[in-house]
Amino acid sequence: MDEHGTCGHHDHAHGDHAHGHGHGPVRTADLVARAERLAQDLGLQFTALRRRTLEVVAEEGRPLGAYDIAERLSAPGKRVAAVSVYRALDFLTEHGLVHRIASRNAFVPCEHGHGAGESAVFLICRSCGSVDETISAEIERSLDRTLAQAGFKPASRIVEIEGECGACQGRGEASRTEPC
Amino acid sequence: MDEHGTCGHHDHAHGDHAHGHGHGPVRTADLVARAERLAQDLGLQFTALRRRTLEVVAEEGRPLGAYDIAERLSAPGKRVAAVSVYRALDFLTEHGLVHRIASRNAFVPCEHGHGAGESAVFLICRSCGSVDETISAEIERSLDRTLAQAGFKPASRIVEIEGECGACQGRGEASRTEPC
DNA sequence: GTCCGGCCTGTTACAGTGTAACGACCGGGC
DNA sequence: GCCCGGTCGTTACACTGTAACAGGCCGGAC
Ligand SMILES: [Zn+2]
Ligand SMILES: [Zn+2]
Ligand SMILES: [Zn+2]
Ligand SMILES: [Zn+2]
Repeated sequence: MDEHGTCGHHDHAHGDHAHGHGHGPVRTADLVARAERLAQDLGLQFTALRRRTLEVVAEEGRPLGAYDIAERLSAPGKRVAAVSVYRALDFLTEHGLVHRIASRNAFVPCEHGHGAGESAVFLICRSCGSVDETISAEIERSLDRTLAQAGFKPASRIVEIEGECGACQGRGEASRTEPC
Repeated sequence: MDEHGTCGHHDHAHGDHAHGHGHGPVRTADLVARAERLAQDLGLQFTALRRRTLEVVAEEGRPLGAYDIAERLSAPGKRVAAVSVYRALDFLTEHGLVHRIASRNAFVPCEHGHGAGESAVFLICRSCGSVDETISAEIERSLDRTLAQAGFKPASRIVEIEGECGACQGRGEASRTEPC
């Protein structure tokens, strides 16, 4: 829980330090700002626990389990129970700040701020464990067509592709476990 | 496990009795035959446990959890442990006889016998719990394009849509819990 | 001020999901 | 006979998720 201490945490708001593992187009500060705006607009409470949970998920370069998050949030003498993390994650996922990766039982920060209707495609690398979130209007359209044809009224969509990311393909197949 | 007896089970092999709620084109006998052929061709063992597991999954009209399957396979004095079911399910999923529904931690019989490359789209009804498996070349294509563009080499795909099936839309929204 | 009600969090307990490890059994190949 | 691979039974355990209850906090009603 302190092995990420080398990069400085979150007190000074500089722009684009790549955070080492390089996955990080997710700017933690941006995500937090988005959450604060959202809470402001909708009259919701962006509490300290929710904020810290969002930060932990955003800092990590790979999907994190709820218990992992709880561990990172805990300090000697002040442990955070997983159930609290689940509640915070409920809030964050409901408002599109983090996404749940169903095939991994884990959570990633949202990289897009897509509208409610837009659903994401998650590219999960088996080698490095990184998850990339992309949006494709084309996939959306073909899905809609197929669903309409089947007379099915969609409420939520899950599209998760497992495979090998571009970086890992270049780099000796399934050699490394680190995301780049 | 006998409350579905009204539809006649699987002894006469006629083609398209729609099974009422329409989810049930999975003919258990067909699936078992397919498994036996597959085992024959590849030199695999389609054991009694694997067969019974496949049958249980195929008979049910909705996704079944591994522990549910274990329960159905158990008899007084002869209980089947969940871990055994998991191993059987590993075999069955590896060879495309059943599919895992990641968002439900549950398993459904394959309704198609699609080739290895083809991935399925699962339509999961929130009202009745039924799962319909469809294949769309169009979705496949748009996915392939998006993946190629991202430089991502896919290995397996998960597409699960939650919503309301056609039958349940006609029938008073989220009223019934039974698939027809 | 006090009371009340909503919301969030801490805590405990528990159910559900999945895997590791070991041993036994059974099938062929030698 | 022996060995070897695959399957299965059994135990134990880790991980994931939720229910239920209690306490704190805060803003509004009175
Ligand atoms: Zn997103
Ligand atoms: Zn990778
Ligand atoms: Zn299938
Ligand atoms: Zn339905």
